[in-house]
Amino acid sequence: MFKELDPLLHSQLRLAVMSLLIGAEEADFVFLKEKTGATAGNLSVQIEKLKGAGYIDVEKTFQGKMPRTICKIAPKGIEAFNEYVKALKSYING
Amino acid sequence: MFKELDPLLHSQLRLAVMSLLIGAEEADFVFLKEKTGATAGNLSVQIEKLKGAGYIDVEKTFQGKMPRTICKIAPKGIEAFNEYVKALKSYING
DNA sequence: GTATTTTGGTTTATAAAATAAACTAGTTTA
DNA sequence: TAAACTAGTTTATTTTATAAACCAAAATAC
Repeated sequence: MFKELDPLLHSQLRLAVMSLLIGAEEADFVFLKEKTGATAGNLSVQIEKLKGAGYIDVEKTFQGKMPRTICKIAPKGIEAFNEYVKALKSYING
Repeated sequence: MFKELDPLLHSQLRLAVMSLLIGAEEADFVFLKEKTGATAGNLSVQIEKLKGAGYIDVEKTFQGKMPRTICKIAPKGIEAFNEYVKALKSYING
């Protein structure tokens, strides 16, 4: 009847981050912050969770002297996202 | 970019209840409990929230001697559900 | 008849999550 | 060299979801 909704993706901010990363393949912290409108603290926490689940890869680098955190979608993340979308459909179509 | 996801609907159990009520126009507590697999306590709380928001109407009746709680979708609930689905699409399609 | 289980819930307590506020460390600008 | 800004992290608070405990009535078993 109803499929389980992956709780890691069933969160507005994490879903937005995943959506951006699926589309972009690479995005930094500042970009994600601007596009999602999230606060830095909230974004930091949610990125950490997605990373912990293996849904994204996070690389901390420097751009000149400034720190730069780059996020990329991981294969496991793509899979989870697709599953999530499929599960959602069990709620919103018939 | 990303639309707000109505927090009242962005919950697995409440979404399942709404989905059932949209399809059925009327369902009782026991039916909703069976279809969603929720515990009675959780379902009771979530029904109360949907009712409080005006998304559903709840009528407590008796069937013979046994209590029976009947839920129906309200116009405001249909609207909110459609909005929610539209908002979701901003996350899952490009 | 009276004790036990079942039905149909509600209320209360606990665990987990989201979010914001406060903080850190370094950088640039004035 | 002080003030303000960048790019975050950590910690605390609020909200939510969920489960566990409870309640009242009815049905069943003894």
